[in-house]
Amino acid sequence: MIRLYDTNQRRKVDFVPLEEGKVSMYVCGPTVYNRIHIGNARTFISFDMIRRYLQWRGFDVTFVQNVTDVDDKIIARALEEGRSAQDVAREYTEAFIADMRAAGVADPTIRPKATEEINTMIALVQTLVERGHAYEVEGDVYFSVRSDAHYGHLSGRNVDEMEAGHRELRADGQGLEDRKRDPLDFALWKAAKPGEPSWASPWGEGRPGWHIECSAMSQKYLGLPFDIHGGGADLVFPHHENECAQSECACGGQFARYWMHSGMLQVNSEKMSKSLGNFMLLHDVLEDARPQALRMLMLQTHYRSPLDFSVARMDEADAALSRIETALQNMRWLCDNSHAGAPDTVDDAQIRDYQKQATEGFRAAMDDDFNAPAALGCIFTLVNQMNIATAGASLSTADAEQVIGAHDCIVELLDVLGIALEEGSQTDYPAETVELAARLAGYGGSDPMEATEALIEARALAKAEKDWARADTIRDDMIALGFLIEDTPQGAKVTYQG
RNA sequence: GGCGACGUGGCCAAGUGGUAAGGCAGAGGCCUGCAAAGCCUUUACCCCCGGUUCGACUCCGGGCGUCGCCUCCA
Repeated sequence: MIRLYDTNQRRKVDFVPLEEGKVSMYVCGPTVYNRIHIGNARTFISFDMIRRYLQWRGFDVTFVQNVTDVDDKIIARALEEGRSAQDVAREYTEAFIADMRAAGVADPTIRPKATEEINTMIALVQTLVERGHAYEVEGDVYFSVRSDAHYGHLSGRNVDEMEAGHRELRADGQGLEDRKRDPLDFALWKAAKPGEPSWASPWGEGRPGWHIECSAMSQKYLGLPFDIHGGGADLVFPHHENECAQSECACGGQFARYWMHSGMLQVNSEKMSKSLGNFMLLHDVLEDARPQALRMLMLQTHYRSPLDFSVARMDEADAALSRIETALQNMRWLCDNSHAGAPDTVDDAQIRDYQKQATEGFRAAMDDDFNAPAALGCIFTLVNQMNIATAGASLSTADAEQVIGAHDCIVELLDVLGIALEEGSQTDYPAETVELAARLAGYGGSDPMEATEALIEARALAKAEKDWARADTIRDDMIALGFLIEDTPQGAKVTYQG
């Protein structure tokens, strides 16, 4: 049984999908007025991890994530840059998709764009007007917060106290739109201003409010109710509260069955956000760091906790990842060099047991509200156990089968978390190897694979003759080409990393 | 001011009413021609003060501190 923390109920609850074996989830996407920053990325990576885990547990997951491509900020940016809002939106929508893929986030099942769902939104607003939950004023349509008895439940707010807060604002002269009947009301539809993108509606030319977009798109593609609604914790209020109010008032039933929210990413213990100006773009971060390391960093902290980002921590995460990769390489090398006659040096039953413990621990951790840090702990424990079990071992064919099983187990579990490791290739040696072998080992052929063998042999010979200088020269030159060389009691272990 | 979250070893971070996973970094050791990798050892009065309990880091109350939301925000 999977348990998850439901924001609405404010506690961990058993997760029981509406339809057995299937999960429908919706995660609010970005407003595309800039490239996304790593704070945005954290949320998307968190829900990608959750989605992958649900799939691994056998659920058929329908994952919908919108793109908000019509919004005040997009219009503002377009004005600033003297181009159309559509142009700005198009550019950053493409950038968003590219950034997500670069970060190893799987494409959603459906990625609707707000501008392509206007009719659905208009219909939803109309329903709200008909049901007495919304009203029109001079081309604007507002949601009547007071008409929803449940308003405030999701975010734990009391409508009367909120009202008091707003009155203070008014006293400070910060201005409330007088057209609203109640200061708490929010826009469902905004009348067009000159030069802004707009669509025809029963209330005249205009564009949708932010909150109605998600209500419309989630309902259209998932139906109501659907299982999980996710997003960053900063969306709980007002965005999700409003979405929930609109959708439930319009349909008279339940909207999302579970609400999940990811913790904020911080820099120097402060929230990273576009408005604070302390953000780092995902695109830029991935210039200097590999996506797997970023993922490792993100998953080392529980998805609901705040996470302080720094370059130093990226490096630490990369080092942690390398520990796993090295172990996997070692296992592969041992297996590649296994042979039927080798003495039995590893305890097969024990390795099976390690693997079983890791898998079960991983599952238990992830079942408990997607505790990726604990799940990673299980993987590291298996890595350590395998390092010990295979230290100095030479494997028989039967041993190799067990070791490769553990190897594949680690790769699989990491993949569930969205950390895809590239297998180091033993065959795609660079062409320069031939040149190097000709120079250092007298190799006369043109096959990089043979050249590599020649180099390894030449170095082994040099070592046997205790010609350390020559051995080191060969080693260093090979390392310069991208080889990883490790001397073991069984001989030199060479892997190519590119 | 209102609501909420958090405070665990040098750094990061899980976790449990019965004395605490894992990662990174440091120190020492083993292995090694060197190097790399690995292994072993090593550092926790679990923010402070009360209370409940046979027993709390884990539950309750208070304090201090940090952070988030209350306005656009993943």
